[in-house]
Amino acid sequence: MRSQPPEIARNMRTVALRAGVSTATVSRVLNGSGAVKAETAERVRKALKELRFIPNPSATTLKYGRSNTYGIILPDLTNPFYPEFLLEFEDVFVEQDHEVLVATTQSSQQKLTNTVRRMLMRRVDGVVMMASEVDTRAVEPILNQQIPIVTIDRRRAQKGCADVAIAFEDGYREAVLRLKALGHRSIGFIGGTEGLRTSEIRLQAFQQALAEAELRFEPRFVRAGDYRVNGGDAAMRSLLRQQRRPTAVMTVNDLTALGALRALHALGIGVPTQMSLVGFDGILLGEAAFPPLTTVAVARREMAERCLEALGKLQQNVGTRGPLLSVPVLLVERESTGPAPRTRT
Amino acid sequence: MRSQPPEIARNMRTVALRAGVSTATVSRVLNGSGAVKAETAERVRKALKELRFIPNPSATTLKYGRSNTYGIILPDLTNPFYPEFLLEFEDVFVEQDHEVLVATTQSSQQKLTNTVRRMLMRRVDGVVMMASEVDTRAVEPILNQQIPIVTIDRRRAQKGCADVAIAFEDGYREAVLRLKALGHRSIGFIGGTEGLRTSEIRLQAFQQALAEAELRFEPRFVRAGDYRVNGGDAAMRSLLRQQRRPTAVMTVNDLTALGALRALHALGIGVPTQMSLVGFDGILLGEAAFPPLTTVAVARREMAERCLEALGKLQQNVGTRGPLLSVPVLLVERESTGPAPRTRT
DNA sequence: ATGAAAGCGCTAACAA
DNA sequence: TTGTTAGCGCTTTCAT
Repeated sequence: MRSQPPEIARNMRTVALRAGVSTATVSRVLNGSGAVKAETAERVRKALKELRFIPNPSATTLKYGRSNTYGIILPDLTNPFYPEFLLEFEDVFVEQDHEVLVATTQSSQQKLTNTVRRMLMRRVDGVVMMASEVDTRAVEPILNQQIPIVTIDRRRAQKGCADVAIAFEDGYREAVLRLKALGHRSIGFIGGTEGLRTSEIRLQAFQQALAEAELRFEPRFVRAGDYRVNGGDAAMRSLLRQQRRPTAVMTVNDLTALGALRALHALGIGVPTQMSLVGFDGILLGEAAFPPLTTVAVARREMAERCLEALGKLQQNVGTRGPLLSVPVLLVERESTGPAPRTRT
Repeated sequence: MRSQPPEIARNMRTVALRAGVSTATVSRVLNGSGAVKAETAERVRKALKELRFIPNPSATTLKYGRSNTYGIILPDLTNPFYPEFLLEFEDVFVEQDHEVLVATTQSSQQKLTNTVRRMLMRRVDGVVMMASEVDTRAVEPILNQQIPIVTIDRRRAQKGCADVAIAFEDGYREAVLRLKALGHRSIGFIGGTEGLRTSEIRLQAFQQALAEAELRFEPRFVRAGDYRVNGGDAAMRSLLRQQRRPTAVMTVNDLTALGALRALHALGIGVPTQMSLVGFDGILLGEAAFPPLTTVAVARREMAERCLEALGKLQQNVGTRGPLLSVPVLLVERESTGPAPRTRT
C-alpha cells in the first residue's frame, strides 16, 4: 500500500490561493523583491513548502529573453580532461543556481553551427567555448545577440569576449626546472597538431621554459602529435629512431604522454630509468598508468571559477572587451620521471 | 570594416509581418500542421530564412508543460565510460531534435535531490538514470509527475519505468570461452563494490559463464573492487598474495582492470605471459595501456538508442510498465590476454 | 503592504 | 485557406 503522492503546485496561483494572497506576493516572497509583511511571508512560505512548489523558469525566460542558462561547448568528451573539467563547471554553475547546457562539436563545423542555434534558441545568458579546432566565425551570431562568450586559451579578447588561459609557461618552466635538477640536459617535446594556434602557444611556452633554465632547444628532439594517444605513440617512435635521444620528453597533454609511454614500453625502454616522461593536464587516469605519470595538472575548479567570473564581468559591461584571465597549474611528480641516466643512450 | 549584422527575428510576429500573414500561418508552416497554400508557404519560408528566425522553445514549454528536453543522470564523469556514453546520447537525442539536460550525482544523495528538482523545473519529458549507487526514492517525484524514467541495469521495471540492461551474461560468456580456448582453466574475478545490486548481477553473470564453459568457480579467486583504479590494484595484490593463482583474471570494468594491470606491473608479473587480464566497458583508454587491454566493449551507441526507444514506448503508454531492453556487447581482443602459461605459478 | 493586470512567444480552437 | 484570440506562468508597474 503506497500513500497517495502529495499534491504538487506547478504554478504560483495554486500557492497564492492556499496562502490567501496574490501571485504577486508569492513572487515577492520567492525573490525577496518588494516588501512583504513578515506574517504574510510566513504564510506564503508555509504554502510553498506544503505544496512542494516547482517554479517554471520558462515563464521567466519567455518574459525576459534570458534563461539563467549558460552554454558550454567542448570539442570532445573522449579526452578525459574535458569531462573532468565539465564536472567542476557544472558544480560551480549549479551552485550559483545557473543551469548548464552542454554541447560537443567533435571538430565538426556543422555540429558547431547546430550548437550555436540550440544555444540561441534556449536563450543562454553566456557561452563558454573550448573548441580551438573549429572556425570561430560560426559563433558570431551569439555575439550579434549581445551574448557574452568566454574562450579558453585564445589569449585574446574582442568586444563581448573574455579569455581564460592556462598558464602553460608556468607549467613547463616548473617541469623543466625539475628535470634539470634531476640531471637532464636534453629534453624533447611532443607537441600538438600542427597549424593550431594553441599548439603554437604551447610549444613556445616550452621553448621559453628551456631558455629560462639555460638549456638548449634542439629542434630534432621535437615532434608534432595530435593531442591523442596514437599521435604520442607515433611521435615517440619517431624520436627514438634517431641516433641521439633526449633523456626526458615533455608532452602537450596527458593523452600524448600515455601514447608515448606505450611506445616506450613496446620498444623496451625503461621509464624513468632510461627516459623520463612528463604529461600535461593531470587527468585522473595518469595515475593508473605504469609507471604513474608525472604531469602538470591544470586546476579545473579554478578554471570553472574563472569562467564564471569572466562571464560576470562581461555582463556588467556589455559591448566591451572582457578580461584575460589565467588558470594556475601544478607539477605533480609521480614515477615517470627520475634522475637522468649516466650515459646518453 | 565589418558589415552590419543582419536583422534577426526572435519571434513569429516579425516573420509574419514580413511575409504578410498571421503568426498562426507561420506556425503552421513551421510545424507542417494545418493546410497552407503552397504560394503562401513559400513566402513564409523566404521570410523565415531572410530573418534567420530563432524560435523560442520556452513559449511552447510554457504552453504545454513539456520541453522536448530529456534529462540524463550520470553517477560521475571521471570514469571515461560515462562521457563516452554521453557523447552518443547527446548525438542520438539532438539528432531527433531533442534537448539534453546533463547532471551528475557524484554519489551524493543531496545532489540527486537537487538534480531531480532541476529536471522538474525544466519540465523534462523523460529521464535516463544511470546512478545505481544512490537511493532511488529520490526520483519518485519524477514518477509522480508522470514523467517516464529509464534506468540502466536495474533489470526491473515498474509503472512509468523501463530498463536498459547491458548483456553482461553474453560478455562474460564470450570472454570465458575465449580464455578457455587459450588454455586457461582457473579464472579469477575482480568485482564491484559489495552490496550494490549491479555488482551482484555482474558476479552472477561471470559465475554463469564459468558454468556454461564447464570451468570451476573458485571463490578464493574472487575479490571485490570499487569500480575504480585503486580498487582494482588492491584486489589484484590481494589475489596475488595467495599461494595459488588463477592464470587469468576478469574484471567488472576497465578502470578496475587498469588498476589490476598496474599492480601486475609493479609486482613484475608479465601480462599476458604470466597472467591474462580482461576488462569490461571498452573505454578508449584501454588501448593506451601497455599491453593494450582486452575488454568486453559495451555498444554505447545502441545503448543511447535503446534509451530513446524505451522513452518513446513509455510515452505511448503512460502509467504502464515499460520494456526491459538489452544492449549488446563485443569482445575486443587486444594484448592483455594470451595463452595460459604451461606451469601454474 | 498588497493586488490587478499586462505581456513575453507560441499553438490550437474557433471564426470567417 | 487564413486570421483572431486565449492562455500557459511569471514579474513588475501601477493602483489602491
